[in-house]
Amino acid sequence: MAYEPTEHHPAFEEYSEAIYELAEDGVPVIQARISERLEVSRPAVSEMVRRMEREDLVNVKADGEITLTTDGRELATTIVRRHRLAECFLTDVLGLNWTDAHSEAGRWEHVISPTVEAAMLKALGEPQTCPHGNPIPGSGYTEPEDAVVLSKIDAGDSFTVVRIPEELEWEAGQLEFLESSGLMPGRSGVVLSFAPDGTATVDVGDNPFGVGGPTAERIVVTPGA
Amino acid sequence: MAYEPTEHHPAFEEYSEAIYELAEDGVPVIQARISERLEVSRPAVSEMVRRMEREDLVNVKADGEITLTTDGRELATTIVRRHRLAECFLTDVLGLNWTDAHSEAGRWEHVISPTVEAAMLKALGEPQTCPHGNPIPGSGYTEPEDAVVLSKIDAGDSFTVVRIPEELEWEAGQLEFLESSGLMPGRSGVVLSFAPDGTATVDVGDNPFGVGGPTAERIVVTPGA
DNA sequence: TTCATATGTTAGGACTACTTAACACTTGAC
DNA sequence: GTCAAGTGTTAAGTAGTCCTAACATATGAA
Repeated sequence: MAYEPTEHHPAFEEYSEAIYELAEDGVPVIQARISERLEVSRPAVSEMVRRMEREDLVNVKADGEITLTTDGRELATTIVRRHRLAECFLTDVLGLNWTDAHSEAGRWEHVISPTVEAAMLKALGEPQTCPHGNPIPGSGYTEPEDAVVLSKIDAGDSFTVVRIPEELEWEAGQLEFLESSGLMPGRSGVVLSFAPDGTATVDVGDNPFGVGGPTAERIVVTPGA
Repeated sequence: MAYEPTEHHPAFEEYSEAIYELAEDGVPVIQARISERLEVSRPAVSEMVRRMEREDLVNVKADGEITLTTDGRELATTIVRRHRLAECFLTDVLGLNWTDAHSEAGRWEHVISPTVEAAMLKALGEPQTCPHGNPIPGSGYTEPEDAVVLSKIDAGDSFTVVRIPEELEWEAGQLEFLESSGLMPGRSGVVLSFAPDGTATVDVGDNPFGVGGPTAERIVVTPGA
């Protein structure tokens, strides 16, 4: 019972998170990108950005780029941390698949308290990344220095998956495909070939399969097995 | 991310739950009681009841008594089930205390999906009651036939705690007091005496302590150790 | 240069869920 | 019988978050 309101409105949490993750994915943080990722209209974003600016959660540069303030970043990292921790928890403790865990975590991130967060962290043995390899803010994780995107690996060379960026988690069916294909953090494989359109054919143990160009440009790997 | 709206508005979930629990506690289900339990104004309840009636979730009798329709009861039992399951999970798996678990569960109940519900049920070994002894709807639990309220036990007789009704969980400090006193489901004790104002003095193992009249009239026990 | 595309804003509106103020009705105590 | 207490409703207003339609501006391609 007792619908306890969060300190910051749920929408502020959602927008802060989107801003944080767009930046993390290397996507220019402008209203149009937020509008796409959150699937809301541009006027809605325009209004929310104005309100978040008033609440000192974001700054808008002259060229329209949106950056998080100290307060905004704190909110964003809290939500992202809870999201990724929840994903770990849902897959490791409750046995959910990637797809379900991702969509569940999108709601859990707004209801997890500091107490539960601490308990989950302990229960999971302080994980440093979510199941898709994305860093849990505050865990002290640093990405391998030689990390590159899959499309940068030469045909014939082997690679080890580092992470599936948040941007891809958002695409319908993508997580399901990657999980069932076995293209998950820690797994190694070989790039067999590249098609002219950028599609990579990779082998991670079972049958070789194709990974579309845009996807291959986003999946982060390290060279070598 | 992806703020997925629930099938029924959160407020409908909250009100259905309140109606279900008021009835469970034997409190007359009228707007004034809902207003008190949810801590919202009477006009707010008036409006929500009208909307829920329109959506065929509740019926209002001529004397003002509110009853759940089939749809309403389904919604209510789903939320209550998730709430109590979450309480089990939070105490048993994450080690939270009663008080924290109760308030957390008040938010969790709105974000738990059928998939997670099933996973939790399995992980917990299909519990039949929440940590406070209240039945998890659908678990097939039936209260012992000789269950009575604590105030009905004669001074000098022993008793075993069956459950702490939802009504008491709502009172500030009550859960903390009961948990730290050891007055929890399954525990046995003896009623040492009753004061004229109904206050019971009980002993459940450690130091004897007093339980206020209104509280003693609500805690459900069975006679005997 | 002109036009299409991308981007952001304004205006107006909708819906949910709440508030307070004011009023009407019922009922039991005296 | 009257009055207070309890209960429910109406009215008006607010805050949060979204929408569409329409418009303004920038930018890059033909």
